[in-house]
Amino acid sequence: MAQEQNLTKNQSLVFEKLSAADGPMSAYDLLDELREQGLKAPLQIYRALEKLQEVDLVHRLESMNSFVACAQPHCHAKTGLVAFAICEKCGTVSEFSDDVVQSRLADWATERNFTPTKTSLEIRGLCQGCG
Amino acid sequence: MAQEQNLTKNQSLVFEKLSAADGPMSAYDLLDELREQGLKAPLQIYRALEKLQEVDLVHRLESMNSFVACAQPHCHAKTGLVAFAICEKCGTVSEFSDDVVQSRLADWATERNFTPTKTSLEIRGLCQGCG
DNA sequence: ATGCCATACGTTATATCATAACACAATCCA
DNA sequence: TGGATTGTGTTATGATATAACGTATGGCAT
Ligand SMILES: [Zn+2]
Ligand SMILES: [Zn+2]
Ligand SMILES: [Zn+2]
Ligand SMILES: [Zn+2]
Repeated sequence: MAQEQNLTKNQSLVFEKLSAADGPMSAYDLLDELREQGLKAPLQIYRALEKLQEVDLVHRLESMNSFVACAQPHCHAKTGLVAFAICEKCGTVSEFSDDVVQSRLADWATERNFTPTKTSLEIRGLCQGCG
Repeated sequence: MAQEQNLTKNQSLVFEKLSAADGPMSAYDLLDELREQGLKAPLQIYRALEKLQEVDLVHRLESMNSFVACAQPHCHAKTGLVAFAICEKCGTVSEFSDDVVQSRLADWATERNFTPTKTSLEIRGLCQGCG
């Protein structure tokens, strides 16, 4: 919980809005909802998101240009790899990790002298309720 | 090779340009290079790319909004899951697949009644030469 | 052959996502 | 106390992607 304490005003606004949301939001979604709190420009959102991603409170969903609050804060030191299942009908996002997948990918990288910095793993499909 | 035969003119132009490239290209990169062949609008590129992705001749790299020709055409019926390692310095993209990762993700989905339609797995980092 | 359907094409306009560049303020700490 | 770092506010611009419209083509059933 330490990290939340250190957030600046804009970072807190963005993080709280994203945490309260029931699904992913785009940067412009966030901007629209934070105008009444005084935010006016996309950069204010993007800069906050950038910082929030650095401290693993927020993840970017590459396949849909949007962002979610982390579902398991403070566990990323252990997990390293984070995966998402994204329902294309209802928008629900499930965050999970898998040690076997992670070590398998680590092996692939090691064998080829590839130095990973960030991995994104996103499964699009239909969730239980929508399938 | 059957698939290449069936391509329309625009689809062939895009596919050949992408195959000849030594790395990923954005839709607008492609448009710039295909103007002399008569292409004029982004939609012409995007529509060709859409079709090429459907037949697995081209992959979209979600984490960088760009596209690559498939490195192992006609194997995707077997592999299903395709992964990419992307060098952030030199831009080299390595396409690979891994049965263990694939089955592990399939298990995750099965257990949760999640029906996958498309999975993207992209490892950013530094390749052997750039590390 | 005619009518119908599915697919591709061409074009203009617009929507959506993201960053450059600059000036200023707050904070940390040598 | 002064330099470095980080965050902020603002304007402008760049980059990526799709909507909406009309047309053309080819397959194929009547
Ligand atoms: Zn997380
Ligand atoms: Zn759903
Ligand atoms: Zn491929
Ligand atoms: Zn490299």
